[in-house]
Amino acid sequence: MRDCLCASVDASMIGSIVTVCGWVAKRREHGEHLAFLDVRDRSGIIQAVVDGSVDVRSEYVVRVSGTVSSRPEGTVNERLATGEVELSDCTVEILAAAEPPPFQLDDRIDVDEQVRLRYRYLDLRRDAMQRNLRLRAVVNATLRRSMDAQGFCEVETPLLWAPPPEGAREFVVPSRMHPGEFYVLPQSPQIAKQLLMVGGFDRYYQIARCLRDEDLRADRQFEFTQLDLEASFVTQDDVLAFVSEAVLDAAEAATGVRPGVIGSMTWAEALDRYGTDKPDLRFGMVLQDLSAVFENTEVKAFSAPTVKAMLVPGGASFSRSRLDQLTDEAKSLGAKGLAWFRVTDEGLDSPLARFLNEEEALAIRRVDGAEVGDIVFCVADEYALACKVLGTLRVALGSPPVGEGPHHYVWVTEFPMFEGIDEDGHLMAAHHPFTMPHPDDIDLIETDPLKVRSQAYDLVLNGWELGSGSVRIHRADVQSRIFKALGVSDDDAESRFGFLLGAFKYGAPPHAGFAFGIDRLVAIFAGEENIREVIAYPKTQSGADLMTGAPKNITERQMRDLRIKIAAKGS
RNA sequence: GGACCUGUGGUGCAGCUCGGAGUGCACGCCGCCCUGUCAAGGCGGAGGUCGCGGGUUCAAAUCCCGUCAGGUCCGCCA
Repeated sequence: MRDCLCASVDASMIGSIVTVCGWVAKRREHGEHLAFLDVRDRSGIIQAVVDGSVDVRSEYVVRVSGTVSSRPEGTVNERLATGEVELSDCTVEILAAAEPPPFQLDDRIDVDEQVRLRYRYLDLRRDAMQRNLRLRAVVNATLRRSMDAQGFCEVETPLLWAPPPEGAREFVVPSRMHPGEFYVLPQSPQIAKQLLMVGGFDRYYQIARCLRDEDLRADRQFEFTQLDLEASFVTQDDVLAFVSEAVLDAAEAATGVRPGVIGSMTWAEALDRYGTDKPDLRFGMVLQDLSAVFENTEVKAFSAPTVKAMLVPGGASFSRSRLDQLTDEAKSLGAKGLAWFRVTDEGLDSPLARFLNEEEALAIRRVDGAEVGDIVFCVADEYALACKVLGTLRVALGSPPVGEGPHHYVWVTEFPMFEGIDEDGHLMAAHHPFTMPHPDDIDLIETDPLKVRSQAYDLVLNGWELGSGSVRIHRADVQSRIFKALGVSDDDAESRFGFLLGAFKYGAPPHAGFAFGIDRLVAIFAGEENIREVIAYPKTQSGADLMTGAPKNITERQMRDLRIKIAAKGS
């Protein structure tokens, strides 16, 4: 039907007659003797010249044949990739007429997302969406190639899975053949892939759709896609190497530049220096610890176990209302307040300045190489809270837009095994209950569980958590000690994880794995703040699909078949 | 469940503080003119439940209350 893509027409083809197909991007008519058509396909735009008028409008689908010609002198368009040539003396066949689109498909204005999503099929014609989805395809293909090259075997796992006894919120699918019983759509192939290890697939991967019925965010959709992998007879370092290789391959394919080796830091270090477990390393403003200076302070506001400080370059120009606003934000995060010190020619400018003794003032004056014009923020509180509050402010004040700056990957390792206590007074697993404790800490499980580090790790890129993984427990004795710490009885364990534990009785190899979000990775490659921009048909924040109208009612007949009734509201 | 922002011809905006005729701008659309444009140009034209409902007022796009939709975030979520 066509000879080539629009943007592939070039000077080497001058003189030949070619046919292209595409949409009319623009028509410029000059009376009844001359008209220009910009014909657009997935590759780009070529100008077609028609001797006479043509009865086509924007977005008509056309098949255009013409002679490739160099443009007359003075009419070359520098801004167009094909701007030196054109198709002349064209005949135009209309393949499909089109009504004017509800919004303009050029990128001159940002159209409201509601409108874009309602007409997503038109939005997808836009250059930006074409680029994003094609970038995603390149990333997918590269990841597959990389995993294959590393000896991994792609295995697909079910979408219809068994409901876990007390799982997090899952999408539920009613069974017609077993009325009253349900499947769930898996949050991840976690159990399935561990069973593949028992099954002897010692290097598994999959580009897997995961489903979570939780509230949506800029970086979260109900459905998202992960590169999921698991391997047997490997250490944590092996897994980090597999994933690093795949991610660096993808980065190279997407950006043209292969990033350097991905560094790592421990979870404790991330919290101490960046106040978060997903540090954005594109900028400084590293948290400083002034606890020692204020250990015996007279200043009431600083009488706390920990005093953390952070320097904001140029921050002395913050207005009082801006500082009040930041103080409110700190308080909403649980801090008692936010101390600030403007560094000026005359010394520290702050409501608290006159309470500081000489040593304390000097310490603040010298935080992180402070210079005149900077500001120092301090939070005095429990250690974890002080870190978290300043870490949040650090991102709010310093973080560049997602698409800016270098891509800074970092592994965060040695996550704590347990975090906090649930309503029943039991410890909660930080990652999941099959995570292997750090070998040096195994004997702390019973004596000091909150100090136990795990062999769980995250991959972080520019402050976004890309994914996480762990070395799994494959030994029954370690597993039962963890269950005990979590308050999971033998019976509980049997009913909740029975078939997994059962499988492990038949020879479970030591194994470890990882999964990371492809949507987030591609969004960052594409410089997009929102993963909707790299998903063909995303949902809105309220979980609606504006194009199809989902979710919707089903018919009475379907309800009857499934033996489902809708309870009255409030019942 | 909560906080904040947004909603005005097909699209993007201004108008809203301080109430006074659906007022304005750009793009698109329709018609006519135009033989080298490329954000084509010129002339003319059509197109509105100011998200929806209620209230205040002589009078509401504008003020108040509620509600719906979209967004960002908290809670939730690895």
